[in-house]
Amino acid sequence: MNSIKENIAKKKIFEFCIREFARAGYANVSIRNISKGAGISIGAIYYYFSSKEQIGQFLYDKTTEIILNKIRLGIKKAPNDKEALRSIIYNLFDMSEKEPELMEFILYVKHKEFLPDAPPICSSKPFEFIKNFIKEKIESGVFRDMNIVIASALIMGPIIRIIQLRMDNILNDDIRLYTESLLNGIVKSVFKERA
Amino acid sequence: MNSIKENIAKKKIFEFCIREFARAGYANVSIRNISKGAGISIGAIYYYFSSKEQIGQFLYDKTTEIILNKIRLGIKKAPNDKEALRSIIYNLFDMSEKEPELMEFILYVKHKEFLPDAPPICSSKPFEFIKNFIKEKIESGVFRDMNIVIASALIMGPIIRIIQLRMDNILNDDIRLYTESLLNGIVKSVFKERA
DNA sequence: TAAAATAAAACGAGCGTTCATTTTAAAAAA
DNA sequence: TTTTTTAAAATGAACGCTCGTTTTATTTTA
Repeated sequence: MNSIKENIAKKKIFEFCIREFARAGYANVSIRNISKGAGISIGAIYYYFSSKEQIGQFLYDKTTEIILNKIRLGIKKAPNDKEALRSIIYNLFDMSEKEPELMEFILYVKHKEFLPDAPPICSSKPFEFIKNFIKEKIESGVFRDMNIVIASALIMGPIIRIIQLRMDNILNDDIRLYTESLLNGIVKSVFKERA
Repeated sequence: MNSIKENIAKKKIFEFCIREFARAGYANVSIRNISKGAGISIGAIYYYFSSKEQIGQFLYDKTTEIILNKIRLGIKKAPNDKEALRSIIYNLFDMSEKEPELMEFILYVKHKEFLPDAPPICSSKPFEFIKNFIKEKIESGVFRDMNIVIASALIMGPIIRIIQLRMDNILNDDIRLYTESLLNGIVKSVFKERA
């Protein structure tokens, strides 16, 4: 239903806001900043969005959808459990390298600031999807029998940590190179030990 | 050198700001909010602090110092390596339960917002201290030979993840109860395997 | 020509900070 | 002891500015 112009305008706003919200925080990016940075007039912004909050909502919906799709596809294609785990790690690292603003937006921005009723990010669709994957692996005996929250923390904790270190410029290498060794550590911590 | 009154005022401001900065974010807490919430007049606030930023600096210094001291003491007292690791986990969980605002302030608040030159939180004193502990354990052969960043992520990632899940009210139990099972998982991922 | 899109100006509220002033409490002078 | 003086502490109205949003007017598009 959206016109071409509308899509272009929204895309410009998306790209600018993802970057700036991640960098400076939602509260420190004004409508005037957005107007200037995205090259869309204030009037046009309010023509497409009813409020600043709604821009945040729009960004949140788009980013979680993009991430969910990538994770889902990776797991679906994986030939076995270890490869599924590898695909989760690799895809998250890959997105962090290719679209760092997007990952930063998801992991760093306080969504509660503009989405009072949004679930915490760890309960957003992509993270819930991964949680279900983990739950299934525990129930089917692939992972050791443990509290699902513990398993989830042992798997997602290190992945997110690496991404954050990368975003804080503590790590200067391409983190996709760490996939294998991180996978090794995680496998040891959650997979059933070999007989 | 500080007078008693000054210490009382600063303590009130500390307690209110830790809570509110963690809850609403630095930018969304105004000096008027602080004045009202802490029961200190605007003038008095500026009598003790030269700017709002300086309040942030004050909170940052205090909180990192408190955490560092607790972590350092825990490791010092531990009789062996596994117990040292347990003390790190337990102390962080313990602080999360006893002083959640403090942990939330350290883990959630975007310090760059008011401390443009502060290192990212993972490079703050307490985290650097833990990193050195890990480095030493790799060099002395207690942990498997691996990149220190990977080891650090495998250890701190799950701990921080659990704390965040607790703060987001995903976990309703006292997370100190998870110390043992999380320690088990982490030990498997970083300690040298038994011969 | 009607509808969609843009631009700029205007609005009131709230921001961080300043400052002239008052209150408080202790030291000095009587 | 009582009075005067002094400096620290505390006050809140006011300043200049930016905020999110609305209104108004004009241009572009279909």
